[in-house]
Amino acid sequence: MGDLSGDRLVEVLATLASPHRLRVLAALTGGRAYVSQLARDLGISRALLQVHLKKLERAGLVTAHLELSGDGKALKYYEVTPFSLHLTPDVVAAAAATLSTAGDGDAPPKGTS
Amino acid sequence: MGDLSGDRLVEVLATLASPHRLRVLAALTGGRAYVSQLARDLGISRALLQVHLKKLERAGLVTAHLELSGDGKALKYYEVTPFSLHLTPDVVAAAAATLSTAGDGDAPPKGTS
DNA sequence: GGCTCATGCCAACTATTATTGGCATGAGCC
DNA sequence: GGCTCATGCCAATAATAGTTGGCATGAGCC
Repeated sequence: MGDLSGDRLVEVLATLASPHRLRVLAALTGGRAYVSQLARDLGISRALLQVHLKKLERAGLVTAHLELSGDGKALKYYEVTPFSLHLTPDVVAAAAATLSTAGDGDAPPKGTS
Repeated sequence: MGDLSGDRLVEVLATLASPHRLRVLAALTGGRAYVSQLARDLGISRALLQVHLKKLERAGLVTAHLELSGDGKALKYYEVTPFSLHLTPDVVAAAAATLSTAGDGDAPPKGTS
């Protein structure tokens, strides 16, 4: 995960740039947990937590999997995906070169499609 | 710049999480430039560029200084501030622990005020 | 003086994101 | 059956961030 495409970098950074998500990540770093549990733990609503978890998941920073508790309840456990991102001006410059976002008139040919 | 406070981390990440700013940073990594020049270079309006430059500057990712051109014009040159940020779950967790953002009921005592 | 180029800034609008509350479902437990 | 607990999702409303256009200033150049 040394360097990713500009678009992906933006996604990951945008995902990490949030106090709530940072806390969620921190909580999960201390051990996995299921949604309701985590919500109580962090003192936020489940609806809110779920949105943030989804964003974290989409960015690939956490993963989820269902698990049945002893009494048959379906619990959705989340855990952190190990990652290592080294940001430096050069890395950023390299990533920027692969940005696909419109805005400056040059839309790089996308090899993946 | 190994690890910064949660608040600062969020600020830096939020600042980097933008295609425009990534491009600005990339452009500056290739060499310093003054505002109007850079705007033409990137194909965006000065007003827009200035907003982004300000944000980058506030986050400490770039620095600016006035300089007089040969014909007396005051040009504001910007250049990238070298930085190195290594992001990992642990770093994030540590940063999250220092977050001051309200939201979960605990507002850490702020020494500065 | 009138033209160009550079900076700075604001007011207004649009687009995105964040957050809340409520509602529906499925499954044990009393 | 009625209660609790867990998930999932949506519609509506804040709250922010992004963008545009225009206007004002100061300084060379013709």
